[in-house]
Amino acid sequence: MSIVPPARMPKEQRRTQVLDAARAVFVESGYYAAGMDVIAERAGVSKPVLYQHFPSKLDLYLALLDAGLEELLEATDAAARETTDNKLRVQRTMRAYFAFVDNPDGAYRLVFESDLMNEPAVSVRVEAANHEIAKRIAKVISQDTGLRPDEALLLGSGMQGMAQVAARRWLAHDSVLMTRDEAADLIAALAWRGIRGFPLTHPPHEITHPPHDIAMGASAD
Amino acid sequence: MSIVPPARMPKEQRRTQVLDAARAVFVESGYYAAGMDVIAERAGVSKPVLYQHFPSKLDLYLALLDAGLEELLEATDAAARETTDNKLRVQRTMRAYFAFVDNPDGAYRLVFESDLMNEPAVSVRVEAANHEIAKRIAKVISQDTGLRPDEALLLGSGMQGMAQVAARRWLAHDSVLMTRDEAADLIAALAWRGIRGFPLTHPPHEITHPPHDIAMGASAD
DNA sequence: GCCCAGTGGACATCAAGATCGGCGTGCAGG
DNA sequence: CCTGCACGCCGATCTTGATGTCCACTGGGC
Repeated sequence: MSIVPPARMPKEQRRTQVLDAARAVFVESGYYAAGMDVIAERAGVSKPVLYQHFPSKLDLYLALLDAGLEELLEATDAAARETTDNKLRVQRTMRAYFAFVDNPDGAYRLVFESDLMNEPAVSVRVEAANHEIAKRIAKVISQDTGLRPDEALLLGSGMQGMAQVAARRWLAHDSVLMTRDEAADLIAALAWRGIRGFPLTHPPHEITHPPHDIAMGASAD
Repeated sequence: MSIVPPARMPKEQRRTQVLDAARAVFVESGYYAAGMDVIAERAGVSKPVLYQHFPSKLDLYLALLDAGLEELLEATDAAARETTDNKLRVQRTMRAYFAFVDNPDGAYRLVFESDLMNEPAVSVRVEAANHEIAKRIAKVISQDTGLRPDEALLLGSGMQGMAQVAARRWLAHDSVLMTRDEAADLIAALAWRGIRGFPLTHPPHEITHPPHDIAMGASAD
């Protein structure tokens, strides 16, 4: 009577409960330092039930990672679809990054700070997502500058890195100094100013490169 | 005579040999997947000697990490001291990042892709270094724009992130399409254009913030 | 010729992921 | 209403793999 009876629960609900607990622990400790014991305890279940829902620790982690990546991709995609004004697109994308990092569940840590990047299953997912976003930014850059696709992609990758790092810094250090949107807009302004002024000055010294008929290497999905 | 007699070796040389082997293994596999057995074998010594030079795996890793961070800090510092022209400073700093990543020993992986960020000893070192570099960039930004220190620091952090990610992308994907300096200069141009145009457009909407007499939070060293 | 220092192969220790026998619960049938 | 059954959960356990240490050997110096 005192000990609450194990709380029989519909399978889906139990699963999300496990996922939430696992995310909390992974976010807090990283993959390796997280113990299945701890996850089980936090979820309020016993270890065997974890393995009833997920065949291994890695599978559990991947489920969370996929959810996080999906969330980020969806958010940035929405930001780009909201408008056709490239300046606004950049701004909205930056805001999406900051919002993603600001999500209290901390899922961004699985995406941006995973300690499991050596596991191919993880690195391919993350890199594919980053590449996808870089491609979208590169498209904007291509539209607004005369740069070649590979150059645009490199810049897009850089901007995506800037967004990641700046957002995390803001969350960790500056969230008391400026609002999320202020910070995001600041970065977006930097980014946009960088892109806008490009065609005029873009050969800093000489750029000597034959057209090079390469196919960009990765045509992922 | 056949088996090379254990090769008595001066302590320093033996130590660097161990460090080189350890770096190779850590770079290849990350911290967790790396085994002390493997490191010993690669170094051509036996496990006890590892522990004669480094009391634990973590200490060994930290020694390598410190060396890598030192190298990066030194390179970027040199880049900034080379000139007083801020535009050149940005360019040289970017080149330093790309050169650092391009170093064939792969030490950048310990700095930018460590799977041990959850270990405080690691994270404080890396974050301190990143902060130091961001501060330097922020100083340049402050000189060239009217931004507040915290804003400049956020931008500096973003640029530093951009440098990291772009450099790694170049190494992994684009190093056959453009030279290191071309890629670095491209990123530097983006960065500089972003900074240059700033004071004119920097309030994208309204920026409402009381002066706030905060002390920037981290006055590291 | 003997002693000593440093090396290497083998071993203990331990933590963490992944699994087996009891148990309590709810239900169906008599 | 009572009783037997089936089901899903929990405590305790096993295994594995990696870190960090011990004993025998070899080879040189006095």
